[in-house]
Amino acid sequence: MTDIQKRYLTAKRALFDRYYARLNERQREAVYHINGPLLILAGAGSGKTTVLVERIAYIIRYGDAYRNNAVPFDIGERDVTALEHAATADMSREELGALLGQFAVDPCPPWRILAITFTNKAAGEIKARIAAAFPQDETVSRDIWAGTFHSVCMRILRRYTAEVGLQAGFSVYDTDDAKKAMTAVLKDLNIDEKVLSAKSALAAVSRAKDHLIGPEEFEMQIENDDFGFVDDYRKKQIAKVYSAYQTRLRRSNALDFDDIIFYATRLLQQNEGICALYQNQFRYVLVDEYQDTNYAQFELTRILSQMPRETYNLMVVGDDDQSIYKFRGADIKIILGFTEKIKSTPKAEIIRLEQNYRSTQPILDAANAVIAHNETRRPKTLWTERRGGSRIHVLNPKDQNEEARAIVDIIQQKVANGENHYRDFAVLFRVNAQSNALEQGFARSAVPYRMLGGVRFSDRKEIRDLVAYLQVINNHADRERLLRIINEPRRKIGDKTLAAVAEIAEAEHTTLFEVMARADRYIALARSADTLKGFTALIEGLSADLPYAKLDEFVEEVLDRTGYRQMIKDAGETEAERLDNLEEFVSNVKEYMNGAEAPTLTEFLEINALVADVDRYDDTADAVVLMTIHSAKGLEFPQVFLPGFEEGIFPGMQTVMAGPAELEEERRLAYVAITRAKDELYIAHAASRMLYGRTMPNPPSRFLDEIPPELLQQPKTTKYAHGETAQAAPRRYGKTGFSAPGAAERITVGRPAPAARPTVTFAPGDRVHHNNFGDGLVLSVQRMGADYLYEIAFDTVGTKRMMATYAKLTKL
DNA sequence: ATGGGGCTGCTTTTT
DNA sequence: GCAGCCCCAT
Repeated sequence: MTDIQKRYLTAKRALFDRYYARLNERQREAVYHINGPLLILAGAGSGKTTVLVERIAYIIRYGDAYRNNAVPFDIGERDVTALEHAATADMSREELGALLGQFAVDPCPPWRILAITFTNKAAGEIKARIAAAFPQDETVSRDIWAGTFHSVCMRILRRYTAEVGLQAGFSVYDTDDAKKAMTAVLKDLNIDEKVLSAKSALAAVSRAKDHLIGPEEFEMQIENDDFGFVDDYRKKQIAKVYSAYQTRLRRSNALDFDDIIFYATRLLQQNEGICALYQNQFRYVLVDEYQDTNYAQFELTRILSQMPRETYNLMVVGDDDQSIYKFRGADIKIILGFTEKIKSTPKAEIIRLEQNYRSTQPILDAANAVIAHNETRRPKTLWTERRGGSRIHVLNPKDQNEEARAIVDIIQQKVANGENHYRDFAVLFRVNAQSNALEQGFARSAVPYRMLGGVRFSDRKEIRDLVAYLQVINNHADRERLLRIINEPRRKIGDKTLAAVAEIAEAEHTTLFEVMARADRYIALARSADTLKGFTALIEGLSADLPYAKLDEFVEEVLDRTGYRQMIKDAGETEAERLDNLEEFVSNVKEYMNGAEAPTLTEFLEINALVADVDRYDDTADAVVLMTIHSAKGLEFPQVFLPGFEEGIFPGMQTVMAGPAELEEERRLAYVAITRAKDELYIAHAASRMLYGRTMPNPPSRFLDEIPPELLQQPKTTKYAHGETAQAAPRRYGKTGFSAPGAAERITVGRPAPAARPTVTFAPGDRVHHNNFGDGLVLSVQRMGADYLYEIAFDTVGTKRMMATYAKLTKL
């Protein structure tokens, strides 16, 4: 290579580095590395999504520009000098980006890029950020294949429905439908639920599908104990159940969630022609949250990303330390074994993103220290350029109620002092059962809060019923949904009749609906033939009208003609909310119609099945948020509380019993919890706690012990002897149940406690002065225990609420 | 068919 | 502690 050529390449790379100056070196490396398999180990808060999006944009704009060593044959001294000058020239980012266009090598059209995520939210975010990166061309984000594993597989299955043995308009069963089907299967096979529960049978079936093992293979592989089945008899039972369950679903022209991945992957494995079609289409495959994948998903992405000559353009990004979904099938070995499992030329490479853009160093040190106790991981150490940051506050309340009070108090003080907004705070707990005490604590205070993870809209009975009607109209074979609505409202079709129908359907290998439609031909159904035929005629009538109606009007029609709306109206005033929910559903239908090119019932139902609730976390509302640690994954908050850091809760009793691998998963959960915090972290462990109706004296969590003491701001307390707490300051409780400053004092030991200044009481209408906020008008005064809460409208900074003890106020 | 009483069991969640 | 489920009585 000549000198000029070398200078050309150096100048080109310098220009790219300048264009991507906002990224750190590791991140840039990840963007430039586009050919061959790549594993990006992205620590918490390391800018993972940014890299994913920038890399996609880079592939579309520049192809393999950076790493390619090609030099134009006619390059001259003058060209190189011009490039070298450009690296320091005054240029906007857009100008620079356009200049880089000349280096493009095989830029890739968007429709040849596949980006897979786990949630619709994540897929939506990628699309939105791609759209923002190409403001002049909205086709880019439209054409990219960005979706969840399930939506991508559905796209394949929709196209090759017959090839996997389904008919158009097939149903997708959610967990609830699947459980109903499984319960029925167990009953059919005369298996006692106590011997084999529907829950564990479903879990076993789900694990089998995760490993791409169908019912036939399952039966054959029965000796291979890979799933931890205790005994052979149980395995044989499960084999029978699996097969019967699968048959039941097929006859319903239905799939469960696992089937979506299973059937799509199988199709690609077994049908070379179809497989080649997709392989030729996709030049680059990207997978997010790779630590949450299972074997089937690994295989799916491996196949789709395979290029000619044993090359894989597959980038996966994830963090083995944040693998917390083993219980739903995720297998940490997939990310840990990625480089060995993908045999490719060039070989798989690993890039680590360890610079954290979220937390203070003490928080990262604590997280690093805890996770370092795990054996099964790829070592990483998070660091930040952020300087300073306070130590981790440890709270040691007496019980779960005092824990809630302490948290509420701290939040109130910080907001009153103007240090934070309510929305800055998150309370993250291990188990939902903890939420009761916490919620009560918040409900009794003036602190606005939101609980995440209640009953979801789509889980409401009336919504499920309406969807079931629509499903049966769309797919008459759907047995689970048919059974759900056949007697809702009451149609006098009882269990005995249905059992007779089911028996005939079984004998004739047909569907319940078919048998019911021809009920008059069967002696066994003679008495109820009219009712049964009345029902099928109702459904068929609606189906016939479907092509001629607008979808939203059709749904209204369904509500009226089935008598469902009337049934709820008859139920009276108390059911008004359910009517509202049905209307809400209709407006969801309208919303879908607005966004769809050619709206159909089938497509609507499919989206409805695959999309849970629309963005349940709204971070604009100014309220403290309460949720499980699991649901907080991927989120961040300036102030984080972690209540229940106790043995028996976190790690939970069952986890400790289950073994070392489970304990490591629990530790990863602790790591996720700690790394949610940006500025301050509060860890609480109550001396005793009532959970599930039992009061337990819990020692502090081993995870707390794993944090070096110098990172902690401990309350003045010694070791616990069976839950006996050495309390520091005496507590006083106000009438409203607040522990005014008492609880907070314990967490500020080590720092001088806020001086108890004489409280001057002000009345609404008084003009006051505050050191930070200037002058203002007192709007209201509210007694809070031994203290007062002022609401003050400041002339310059707006209205603030503050506790009298902490507000440095003087009367004007 | 419906509702009340007693019993169990019970991390974590998205698709 | 409580929700959800089964069973039995009406």
